[in-house]
Amino acid sequence: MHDKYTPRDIEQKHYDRWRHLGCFAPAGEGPAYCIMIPPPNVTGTLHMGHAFQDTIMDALTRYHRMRGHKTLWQYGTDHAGIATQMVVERQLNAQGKTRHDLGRDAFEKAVWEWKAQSGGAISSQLAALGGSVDWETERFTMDAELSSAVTRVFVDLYREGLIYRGKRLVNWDPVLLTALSDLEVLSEEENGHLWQFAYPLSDGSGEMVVATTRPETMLGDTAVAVNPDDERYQHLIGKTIDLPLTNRAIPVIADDYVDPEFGTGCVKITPAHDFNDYDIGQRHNLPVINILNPDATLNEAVPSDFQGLDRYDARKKVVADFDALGLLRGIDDHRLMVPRGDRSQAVVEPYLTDQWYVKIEPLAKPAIAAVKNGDIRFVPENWSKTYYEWMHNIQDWCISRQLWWGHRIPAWYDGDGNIFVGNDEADVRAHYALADDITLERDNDVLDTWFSSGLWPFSTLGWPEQTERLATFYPTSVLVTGFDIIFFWVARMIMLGLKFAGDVPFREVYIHGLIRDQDGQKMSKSKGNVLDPLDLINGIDLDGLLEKRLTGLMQPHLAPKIEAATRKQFPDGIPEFGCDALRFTFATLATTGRDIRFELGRIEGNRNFCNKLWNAARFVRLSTSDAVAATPTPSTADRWIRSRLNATTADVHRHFEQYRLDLAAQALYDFVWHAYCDWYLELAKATLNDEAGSDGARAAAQQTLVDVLDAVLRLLHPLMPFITEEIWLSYGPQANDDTATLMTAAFPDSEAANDDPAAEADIEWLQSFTLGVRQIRGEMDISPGKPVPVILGNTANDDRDRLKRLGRLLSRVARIESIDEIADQDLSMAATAFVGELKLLVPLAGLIDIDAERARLARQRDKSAADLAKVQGKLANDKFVANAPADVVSKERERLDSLEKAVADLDEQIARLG
RNA sequence: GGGCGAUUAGCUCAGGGGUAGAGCGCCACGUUGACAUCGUGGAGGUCGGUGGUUCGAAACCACCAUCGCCCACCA
Repeated sequence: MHDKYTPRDIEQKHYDRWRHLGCFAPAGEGPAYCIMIPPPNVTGTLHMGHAFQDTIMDALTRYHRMRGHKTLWQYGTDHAGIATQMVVERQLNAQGKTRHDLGRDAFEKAVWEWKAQSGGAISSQLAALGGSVDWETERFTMDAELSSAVTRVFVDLYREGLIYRGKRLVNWDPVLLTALSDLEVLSEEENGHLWQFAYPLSDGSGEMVVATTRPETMLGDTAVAVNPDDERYQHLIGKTIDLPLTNRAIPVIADDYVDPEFGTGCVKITPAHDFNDYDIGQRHNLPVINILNPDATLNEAVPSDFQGLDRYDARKKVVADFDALGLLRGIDDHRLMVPRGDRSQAVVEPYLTDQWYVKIEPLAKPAIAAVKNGDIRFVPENWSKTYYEWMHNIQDWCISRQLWWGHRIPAWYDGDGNIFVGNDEADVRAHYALADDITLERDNDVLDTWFSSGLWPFSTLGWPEQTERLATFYPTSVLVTGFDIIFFWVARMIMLGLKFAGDVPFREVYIHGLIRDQDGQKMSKSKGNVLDPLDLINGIDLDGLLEKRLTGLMQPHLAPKIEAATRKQFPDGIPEFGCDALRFTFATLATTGRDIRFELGRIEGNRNFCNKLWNAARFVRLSTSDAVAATPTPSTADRWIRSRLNATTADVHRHFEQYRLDLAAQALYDFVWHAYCDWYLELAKATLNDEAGSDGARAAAQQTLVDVLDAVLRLLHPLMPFITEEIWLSYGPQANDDTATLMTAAFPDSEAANDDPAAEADIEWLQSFTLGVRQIRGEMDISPGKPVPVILGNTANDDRDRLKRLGRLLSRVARIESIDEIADQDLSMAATAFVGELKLLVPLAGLIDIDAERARLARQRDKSAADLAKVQGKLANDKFVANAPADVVSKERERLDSLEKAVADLDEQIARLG
């Protein structure tokens, strides 16, 4: 061990060694424990959210591995259809090419090449984070085995009637030129207008005024609807209007959907370009006139002077034409929800196309039941409500995408458009008994990425083969993920897992919060507030950080603002904190809330904690290098720290089982810093350096120092794998064992035999005594090194007994010169402190600042008096005495006693000071 | 419109029917042989508001306020 804690010297070497030793593969003899990594985008990099999530998964994995479970953290990546295709297309665009220049096969090849080139980034980042995934069984959603699982599921669902192809309105992205599922469309309120158009009645008897936010769609109107009960329009139902700008007459129909209160109570109906209108059209057998091309320009179904116009240009022209015709009745500002594609940000069009759908209700029912009956448990529990909310309103899932990158749909068409679904063309021909001379053409579309992600928990384990891995690890133990993909991913895994793997995909779903910046803002490139986990581990100078944040900005005009904010927040860049500090920080942030603010102060504090542990370990090494050869005789302090350790161990187990890594981290931080370092190390020093002490006591202290350190390292290892391994390998038998590693050492269990309430009470007494002396010392400006005499008042037999047993230790720790019970001097010149009722007096004739001491005592007195008043009030209340539990009442009585004495003692002491 | 969550010390957050907590920050003191990435002491809160349940509420319930998130077809 070096004198100084420098994370970069100790981290990566251990990771390489673990890999070399094969520690990441499932090995334990115990029950299986498995976590599936939510597969990151293969061409992406890990951001803070990933690092946070990976830390949680790794901590859980390491915890169970150390407990001897047969533990698998399944790693792999996702092909991420649209996202990846966009990245590669952007690269092509930069070279002045499009994917169409390459053609489908060459484009796919280019994506595979990009994957090979960039796919390693995530792996090395995960390694830098200490992630103990099983590298040997890494999977990719487009691997041959996983792809054949996808095909198998598609074919089975199709043959069971749960997948169908249909012409319907879908969410169409006119930039990416593909259909999207409902989930991939994000609607936001934007400023727009509400136009009022007059539609003349065909019989010349007047006009109907309709309101619309989308004027251009009137070219596809096939009806005007009113509410059947709306008396204003009763007489018009069944008549027709002459649709301006077109040569069409369209009917006036009645439908409950229309709200008579809104606008004029007349609604234009465009079945081809609005989901509601489509439904109304179906109900009334209206024609469906599609007026758009796939890129949202107007097609040949509209008058020639509109053909080829972009939808927004067409909008302007429609409005202008209405105005020219004298049919424009008004333009109002209007807030409306605008649907945009989550990837392209393009305004999505409802568009009539042939797509593939999963009939979802038969799959959703058992998936709802699985959560309801407890087969799957959400943690925290309330997320199950979100899950139910969506599952009860779930719509059929559009799974086809007009992309080139992804799993191609296993459907073939003959010349007549008949559909044949099968594992491959040969399977199709066999299954449908098709003659050899029939030519088949394969569907061009690929599947939604989430279709393959939904199979992840079993496809990675070998399904549909009944492999040993599948039998061992399915259902997996827990899914660790963010609430943002409960619908996208969690729900679909549950549905598909139940359907195809015959059981739930995981027993528990641990939903964690989303990492935000110190101001609660989402971290994003365009906001310029992104932190790279690796920069927190390794540190980065200001220039490097600026370069990262400012290059490749989509909106370069934001650069000056981002630069200024970055310079202000990180004037000296980011210092090196190390992986362990980052992980420990993530653990402390893993609370039950939904948003998590990441502040540099937290990680700095935890880096200091690493340093503390490091130095404590150095101290242990130094003080145990010369082993005292004697039979250990454990002291009260030894028994105390073991008892505290035992309680901490139990806490850590409980917190891990309940996914409260924040509490586990806090319990360990508190024990290591405030019990072990602050107190036990000081007590041990007193014992080891006490020339009058026994060898047995020294041997016991040495033993305890090492034993507790050893346990602490094990307990901390799941959260801080590197520093614990480094320290652990530096002493004891494992130091000389080339194959030893803390990774597979046993995680401590708490044992009732180690509980020692008597020792805890003794040391608590010693601590209060010491605290009292320190308070006096601190307030009276007495130098910490100067031993002080202490005179006792109100001494009880317990105190005398403890003084006899612990007095020597106490004197050394608290630097007390002498302890006397008899006051044979003038105590008015003394500072006072209380240990319960025991009164400590430090005579300080000539040294004491009377005013300061009086003020200090008065503060204490006031506080005690206030507490006393409360307790008196309680005990004076008959109902309290009658109804409160007996132990609460007696506790209050005891408190009353001691507070009364404390106030009296303080009054007396204040009086004595004059 | 429906659903969910938050409101506790200057900041970031734990906690939870019976004495209000941590980290960071702040003030004072300190070169005590593990650690100044430290030590010792200290200041700082009527736990968003109102009402209810209870012997007792910061905690449980209702309502309100403020903030945030998710879902939803009002032209």
